[in-house]
Amino acid sequence: MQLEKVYEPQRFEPHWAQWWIESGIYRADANSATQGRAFSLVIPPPNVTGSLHIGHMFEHTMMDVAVRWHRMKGQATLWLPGTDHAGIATQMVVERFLASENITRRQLGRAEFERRVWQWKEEYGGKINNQIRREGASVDWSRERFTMDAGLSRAVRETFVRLWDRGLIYRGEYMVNWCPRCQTAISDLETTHEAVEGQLWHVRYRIAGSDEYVTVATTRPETMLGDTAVAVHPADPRYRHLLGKSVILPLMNREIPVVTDAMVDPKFGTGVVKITPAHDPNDFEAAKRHNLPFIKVIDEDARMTAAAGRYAGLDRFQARKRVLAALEETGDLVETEPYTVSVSKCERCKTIIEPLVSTQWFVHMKPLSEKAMEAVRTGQIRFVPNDREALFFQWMENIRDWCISRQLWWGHRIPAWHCRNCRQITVARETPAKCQHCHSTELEQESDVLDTWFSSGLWPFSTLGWPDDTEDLRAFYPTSLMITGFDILFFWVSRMIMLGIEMTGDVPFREVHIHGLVRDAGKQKMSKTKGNVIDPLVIMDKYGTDACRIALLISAAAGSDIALKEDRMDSGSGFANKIWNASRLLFLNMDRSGIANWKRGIASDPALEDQWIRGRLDACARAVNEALSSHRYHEAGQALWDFVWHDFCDWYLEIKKLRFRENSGQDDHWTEALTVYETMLRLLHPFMPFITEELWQRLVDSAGFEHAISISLEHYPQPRQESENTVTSRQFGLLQEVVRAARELRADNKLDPKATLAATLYLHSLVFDADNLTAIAALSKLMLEQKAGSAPGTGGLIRATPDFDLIINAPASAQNGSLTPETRLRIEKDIAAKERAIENSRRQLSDQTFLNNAPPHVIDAMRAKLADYEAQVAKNRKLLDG
RNA sequence: GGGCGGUUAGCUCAGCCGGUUAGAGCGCCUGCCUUACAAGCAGGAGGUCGAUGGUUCGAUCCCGUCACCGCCCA
Repeated sequence: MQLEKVYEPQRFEPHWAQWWIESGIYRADANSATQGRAFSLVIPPPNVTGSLHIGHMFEHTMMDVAVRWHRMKGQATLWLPGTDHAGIATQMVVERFLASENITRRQLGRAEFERRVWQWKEEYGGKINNQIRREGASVDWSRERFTMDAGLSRAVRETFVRLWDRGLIYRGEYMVNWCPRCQTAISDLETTHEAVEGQLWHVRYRIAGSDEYVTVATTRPETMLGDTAVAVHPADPRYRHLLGKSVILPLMNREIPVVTDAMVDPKFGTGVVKITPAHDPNDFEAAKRHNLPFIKVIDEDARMTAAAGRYAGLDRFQARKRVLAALEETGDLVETEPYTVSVSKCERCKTIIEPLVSTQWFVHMKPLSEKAMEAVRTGQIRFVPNDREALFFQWMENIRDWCISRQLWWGHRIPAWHCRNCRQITVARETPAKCQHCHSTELEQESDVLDTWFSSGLWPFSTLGWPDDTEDLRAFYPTSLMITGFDILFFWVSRMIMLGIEMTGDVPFREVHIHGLVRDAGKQKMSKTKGNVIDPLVIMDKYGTDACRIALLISAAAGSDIALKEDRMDSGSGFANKIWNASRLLFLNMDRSGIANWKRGIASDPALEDQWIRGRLDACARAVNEALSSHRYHEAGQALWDFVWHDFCDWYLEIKKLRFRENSGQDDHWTEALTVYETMLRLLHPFMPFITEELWQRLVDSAGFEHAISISLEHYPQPRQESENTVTSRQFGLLQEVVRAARELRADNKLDPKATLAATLYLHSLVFDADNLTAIAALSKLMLEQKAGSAPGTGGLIRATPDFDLIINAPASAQNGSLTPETRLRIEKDIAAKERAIENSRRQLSDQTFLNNAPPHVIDAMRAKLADYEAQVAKNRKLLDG
């Protein structure tokens, strides 16, 4: 059973990725999901047009660790994959694709365009799924879903109808964020605000029937063409004389009234503001309060309308220039001052939003948000880390109605039909034959589609067959966990909670783990335009998937962002290589010793190192299980790293190597070593599934016991109940101390690293048996003699501790019993450090308040430490003086 | 403007309920190609835990104030 000398993940990762799928071992079994014992989660559906980025990989790795862990603990486990139809993004991608053939979607017509999108999805939409397979994600592909699937589309209609019937959906003319480029309304969340250096223009409006003027300030002069009033604050004494008057709108020569409204901030500009009801959200509200007319001067393409008079047809920014020039000419532009303007942009295409009044569909959010907040408040849903709840509440408390209609062709068409006869609306699950109001058959379906988040908001239950009462839904809903980024907390998590509760009467998931973002080394967001992306596919090729997984996991504590440098992957593959080579050592020696049909178990007479490593393994299993139960993947990974590298490899295998050489035929060493090793592989498996599957499969080939077909179906190691054997750990600790002392002496005094030196170990209480003395000698390259009591002399190459004295007999120490300068230096430093601690402990232990208040174990520990240090310092002083 | 988070080794970050001489990875220095691993091994240097005040027997940790940085919302 030979292992290749070098860890080359490319040799086996693709094989297992494929086998895991073909063998169908990750298909969830709803029948075995007894109440409360199932573990389920749904993948945050990636955009079907998308490709895998490093953030996905980070997220999927955490999910996979959770899923594999629960599966190995014996729970019926479902991880459901799928993709999102991403309305705007997909439509844009396909339109661009068509543009290369000089075709527009309007030329094709709606039905044909939809057919082309589906065609495109079939051809290219599977890309990200293939990439997810690469990650080793143990999802159940038999349950893969797409938000535009028939089943999910039915869930969308059902939801729409129920919300409509409950009065939670309304349609009306409102001001929305209009993206002139995407040609659709978008929700508040889909806009970003940016502070831009702009200007504030002061324009004077003449008061009708007078030669007086008032001055208004605006950042968007082109909208003045659509002004239908100016407003002042009702309590503003400066403008009391204007009440009931009107002003003449420059350029348009339109007489418009002066109104008073509390929304006016007297401190902004001159305290007089222009009201443009059709192009500003605040003015829109004000206009409704004052019954002002709406004049639309900018259209859906962001061009000036006929109502803009001679500016009609101009782009909004050209119009601005022309309006300013004209105002300057008439002398009505009185001042231009620099001003920081907040502009809204379309999140997707960065085009500046044009607020427009149009007929749209909305969801009343208040009633939904109340229930959602209640679920979080009462702990039905827990946030990890907990402080993300504050963000959730902040948004939920200030929630605004959700504009759900989009003027797109790709998406779920709103299940509402307009009657050509009575103009009323019929909302229905199935295409209705007649208007429910006048029974006319002249019906036409609403042309708008729903916001993509409307369907992804149903994802945790629509994917399980809702609205039908399916077996999957009963077995796996509510899902156990949602892992996602804080950037879609509002877009998605909140809406799933609201819609989940409203539709199913239960929360969509019990826990939400909100993770951080993967950023570049300088903490900048990764983006293609900045060119600072780390492509997961490239690094998986280069370092192996396991290496990247473990590197990502140990890069960040729960919830915090990762500043990722590629050298992290190096350390990940270093770790994988370490595991590989430790295995190689074992496998080589198994061959040499002719080990076959080995069994898991405990030796009748275990060696010291065996008892010690079992204690360490136990502690590791405890740490990992505890960390995983509260989503601390970073800590779990760290605990494994430390155990594998610093306990198993650095100490255990170093000693076992010796045993294998000396007792090649003895089975006890093998039983222990292979049992610990096999347990370690299982412990590691959720984190590094490929290498552990590969090594485990090779290992169990020679095993003489029943095992599952995959390590991922074996049991996850749990800590034993009994506590650690303190005698063993003391004895092993002493062994480690002696070895370290010897290495320090050798390094300090620059002794020949190759030479085996004679040395004497004086032990004060504990003694080592022959086997362990041999181990110490081998690890420190000494020819070692063990004696009881203290060292007779005080000079030479000596290390003195309360438990033992070690003297190396080397040429350097032959200088009439005096210490070497290097040894002296180390002893002096040690004394200085310990004396600081001694002083501190003495002060506290002589303080009665401390003795009264501190818990007993703290006092005991401090007393023990003090005694220990005092003994050590006393011995060291004697050495220096001697 | 409102809210949240951060400041710990050269860099990136851990640090539990307040309790040993504050840790890790990477980087750095010294030595070693030791029959699993040079992607390695052994040894080492490096910290007034952002500033200040308070609570406490005891503060990196809890509280107040300030400074700087980042994010979200308006």
